[in-house]
Amino acid sequence: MKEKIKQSAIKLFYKKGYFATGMRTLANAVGIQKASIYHHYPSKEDILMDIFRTTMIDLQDMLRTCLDEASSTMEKFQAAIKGHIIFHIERKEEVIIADSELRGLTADNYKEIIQMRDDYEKEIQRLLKEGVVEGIFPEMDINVISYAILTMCSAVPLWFKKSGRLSKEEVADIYTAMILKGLARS
Amino acid sequence: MKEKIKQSAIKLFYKKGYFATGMRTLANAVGIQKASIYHHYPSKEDILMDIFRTTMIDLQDMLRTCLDEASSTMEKFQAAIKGHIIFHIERKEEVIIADSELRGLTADNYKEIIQMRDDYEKEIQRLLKEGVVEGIFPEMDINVISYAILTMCSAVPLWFKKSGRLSKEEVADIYTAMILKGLARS
DNA sequence: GTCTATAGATGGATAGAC
DNA sequence: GTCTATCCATCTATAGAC
Repeated sequence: MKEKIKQSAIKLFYKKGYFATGMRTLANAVGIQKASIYHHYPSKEDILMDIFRTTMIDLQDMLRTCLDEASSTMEKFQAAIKGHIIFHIERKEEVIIADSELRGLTADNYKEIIQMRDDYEKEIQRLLKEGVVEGIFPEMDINVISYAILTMCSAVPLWFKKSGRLSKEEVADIYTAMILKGLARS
Repeated sequence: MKEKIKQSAIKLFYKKGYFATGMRTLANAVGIQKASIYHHYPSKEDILMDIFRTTMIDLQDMLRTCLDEASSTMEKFQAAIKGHIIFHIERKEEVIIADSELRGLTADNYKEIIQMRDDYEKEIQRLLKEGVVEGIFPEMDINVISYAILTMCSAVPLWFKKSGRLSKEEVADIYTAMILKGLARS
C-alpha cells in the first residue's frame, strides 16, 4: 500500500506539481481516505523525499553499473551518457519531479539530495578529467562542459515521446555522437 | 504599483514557486494588503501570465534583433545561441519561472504560451535547416539537435553564478564553441 | 490498517468603507 | 487606490472509533 501511495504520488506530482497536489487528491487516486495516508507516511514532505531518495539512489546505481561494465575511459564516458539519457526517459516522471520540486524540501532534506546530486556530477567530471589526462579529450573547462552535457541529457524527457519517430536508444546515440564530436581533439 | 507587484511576484515565484506563494506573502513583500493586489490584477494567474508574456515577448525580440544584425547563416546562428544564453542569464528569475510554472496556467493561457515557445523553437530549427542546405552543417536530425541545443542553453541560469569565475560572455563563448564543433562537417 | 470527524491554519477572492 | 472584514473552500495533520 505504501508503494501504491508512492506510485500515485509520482503521477500526480509530475502532472500537477507537488504544491498543487492535495492529500485529498492523492488519497482519491489511491482509493483510500486522506487520513489513511498518514499511517504510511508521517507527512506529505516524506512522500516527496521518498521519491527523491529512490530516484537518486537508482541513478547512482545505474552509473556505477555502466562504469563497472566498461573498460576504457572513452567507453565509460559513452556508457555514462547513454545510461543517463535512457534512465531519464524510462524514469521520466520521477526525474522531472527530482529536477523541479527541490523547493518542496526543508533544509535537512534539501542538503541530503543536493549532496547526492553533487556526487553524481563529480563522477562525470572525474571521467572528463581522466579523458583530458589520457589525451582523448582536449583541454576544456570541465565544470562548464559537464553542466552543458548533464543539463541537455536530463532535459530529454521534457520533449521525448515514447510513441515517436525515434527509440530511446536512437536518441541516446544522436546525443552521444554530438557530444563526442563537440569534445573531440581538433 | 502594478510593476512593483510584478517584480515582487517574479522574486517570490522564482524562490518559492507559484503554488507555494500565497497572495498574503506577495502583498507583504510589496508592502500592501492582499485585497489591494486585486485592484491591479483580476487573479493570481493573471500575474503569472503577465510574467510569462513579458518574458516570451522579450525573448522573441532579442532573437529578432540578433538575426537582423547578422548577415550569414553562420553568423545568425552564432548570434542566436549567444543571445539566448545571455538573455537566460540576465533574466534568470523570469526564464526559470517560464520553464517551471507552465502547470499554473489554465488551458487558454497555456496554449498561448506554448504557441510562442513553438514559434521560437521553429526559428532555431529554420536556421539549422538553412545551414544544412548551404552545406555549412552536415545532415542531422534537426528536431533532436535543436532540443539538445535549446535545453542546454536554457539551463545555464540553473548553475551560473554572477560572482563566479566566468562572465556570461565567456560562458556563451564556451557553449557556442562546443555546439559548433559538435555540428561541424567531418 | 482504514475509517469518520474535525482541528486550526491558510488558500484565493469579494464587499464595501474611506 | 488602499484599507478592514469576511466568505467559503481547501490545506496538512490529528484524534479516536472500529
